[in-house]
Amino acid sequence: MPSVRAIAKQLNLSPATVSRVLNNHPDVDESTRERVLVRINEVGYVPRFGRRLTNVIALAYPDEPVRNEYGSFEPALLSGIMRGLGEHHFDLKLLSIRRDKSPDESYTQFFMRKGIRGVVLRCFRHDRSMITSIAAERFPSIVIAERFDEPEVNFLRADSYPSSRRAVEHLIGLGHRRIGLAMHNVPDSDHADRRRGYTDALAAAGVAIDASLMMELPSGFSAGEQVLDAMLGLPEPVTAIFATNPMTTLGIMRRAQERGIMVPRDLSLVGVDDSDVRLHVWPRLTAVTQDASALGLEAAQWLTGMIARGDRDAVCRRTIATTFEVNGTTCPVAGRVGRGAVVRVVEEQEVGA
Amino acid sequence: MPSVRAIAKQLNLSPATVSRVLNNHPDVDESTRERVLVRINEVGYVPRFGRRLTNVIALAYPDEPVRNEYGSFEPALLSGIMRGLGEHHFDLKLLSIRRDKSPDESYTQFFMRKGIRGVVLRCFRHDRSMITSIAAERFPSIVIAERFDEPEVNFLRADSYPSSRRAVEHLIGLGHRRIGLAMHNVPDSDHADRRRGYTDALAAAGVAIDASLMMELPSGFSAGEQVLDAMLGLPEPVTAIFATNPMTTLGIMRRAQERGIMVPRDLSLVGVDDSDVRLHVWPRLTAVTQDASALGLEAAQWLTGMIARGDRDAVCRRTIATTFEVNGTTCPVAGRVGRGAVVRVVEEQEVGA
DNA sequence: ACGATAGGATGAAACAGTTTCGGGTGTGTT
DNA sequence: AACACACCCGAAACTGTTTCATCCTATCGT
Repeated sequence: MPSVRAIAKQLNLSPATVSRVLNNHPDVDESTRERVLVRINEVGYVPRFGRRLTNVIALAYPDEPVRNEYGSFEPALLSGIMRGLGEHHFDLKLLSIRRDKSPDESYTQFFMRKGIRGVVLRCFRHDRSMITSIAAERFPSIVIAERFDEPEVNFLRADSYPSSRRAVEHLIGLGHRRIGLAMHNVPDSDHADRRRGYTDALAAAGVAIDASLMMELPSGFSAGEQVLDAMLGLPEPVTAIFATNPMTTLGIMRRAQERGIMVPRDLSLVGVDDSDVRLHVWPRLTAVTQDASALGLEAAQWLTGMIARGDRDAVCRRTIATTFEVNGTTCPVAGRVGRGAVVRVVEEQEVGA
Repeated sequence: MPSVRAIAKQLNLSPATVSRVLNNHPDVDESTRERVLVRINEVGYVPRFGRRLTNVIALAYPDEPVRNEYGSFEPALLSGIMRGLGEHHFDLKLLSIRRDKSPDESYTQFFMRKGIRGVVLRCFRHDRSMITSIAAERFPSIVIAERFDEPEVNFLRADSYPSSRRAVEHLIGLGHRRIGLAMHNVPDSDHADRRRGYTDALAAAGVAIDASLMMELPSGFSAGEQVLDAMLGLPEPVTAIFATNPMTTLGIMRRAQERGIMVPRDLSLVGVDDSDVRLHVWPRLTAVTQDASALGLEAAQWLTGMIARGDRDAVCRRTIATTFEVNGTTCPVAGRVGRGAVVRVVEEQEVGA
């Protein structure tokens, strides 16, 4: 219902001025701009194309889109989102917020200027202020893979705490006591959960937590290589590592092979996988897995559904489960047992735990 | 200049009817539809948003977008495209043609309905009819990673013939004579080039070409595993493999490790890499590399530039070079030389070749 | 201090595309 | 023959954007 002309009339302005505000044209008075923006939010204006509403949502990245360091998470997510658009016939735009948004416009302005009705946000903890601002403006949005305490923020994430805890319990059950933790140094809630899974499992088993076994590094491949060297270079080296980041996990495996360290005989390794990379290495990786594609699918379905229903007050604070999958990179400490046997031991230990 | 109203006037129709054609509404006569479409193409109509032109291009996939099987090619490509949009301030939409396009509308109609000015096509040889149709309609488009003989088709690709030939010459120089070829069974020109590089290198060295050493399989990880088993199961097994597909290459490596076949001691392997996965395995992969990100960047720059200049007759038939990079997965046949020495041998052989 | 000039803010109008409503026209059915 | 229905299309209404002109204010020069 609310159109540019209707809003203009309500505020005793011309449609031209309202349009100028929407497109962030420079020559409009600051107080007028403010009045228009407030009004636009009150009446829930949505961008139109001619006489029909635009059916476009965006996948927005705070900085550079589709970064490689996140491994296969991004393509899997994207693929899921595309599948989730079909039902309500939406299209998808890709946006980089910091690159394209003018600093003096609001997020709502920016998104409307791009003609989108809602946005899937691919953000981390350090983009917190951006997220809360967008949510406060009440622009339809959902955050992927991050949890927020603010009730206005919609999110969809995978809870990796239970699987992470099971992963470390699995290692403990195999006799490991010196277990390293390799973390991403970006403090998102996913990694915090994995850390908690690690510390809780150790505490529950009565294993002392040694801060020198917990390393935080930037995400990326070389971080994994550094982790391995550091943890095996300790006075009392680790016998197992839990790596909470896919690329780091691969770095550890590569470096281990390079140094002739046999996984799992000399070192047990539990990683994290966003798609099916864990099956593409040898030995196949024992890993906490999250289905990035499912996250994208659900996020897109929820967002487009909420927009199509016109339900501006819909809330999504959903957490989907991760799984813990035992493959070939873990075995009893100092053990030389074949792989089949190892898995069987694992099962028993888990039932007992 | 040409607007819906202008076109309507020229054809003695109302703007409503022209709009209906553009949006593929059912209730318009077939002959009228045809007349409008012809006219639209003649005058070079472009979609507008209000009074300004839309600045959106699309990355279009014939089928499902961002498929995982292509490994890191898609995310790298996407990242490059996003960087290439900046100069002319375009946005990017993602489209799946077969999913969203109605069979009874033309490609131009479909793209205009989506509000895009141009399209980057991610296609293979078997999408040939689609490509040539789009080009024949003269909708601004560029095909990524595929070559076409039709002069209307714009493409940007990496020429992997020279690097592939060098790769096989490299293997021959190391003394290999039984060299397997693992190909993707989708007949795109890239793979044809790699095949030609293989056969030409063998022919030039006087090595007989053995059809039983050339396998074609669907792309994907398990194909690599099958290739390895098949080629080592031959009465006279291969001593080296050239794999023309990234995922297949990884499958071969994984299976080799699983079977305890030491690469490169027992088997030399040359692969193909779209990004930097070759450096994330051990041994680091000797590979033909193409920079998917650079392809995306250039394609986006060319397409947006051509649209911004209004140059509908621009032609892009550009081929960028690939490189051949010697890493750790190749060594002299039945040799046990260290890696440094191997590389030196390679250099000599190549100069001599 | 006065006039001139520049620039900011805004509206009217023109223009862009889409949809709704209703009127022809033809065909089929009773 | 009369009614009903489907198809096709135009007028009008409505959407957002831009251009041009206007009004007002501030600043500058003399």
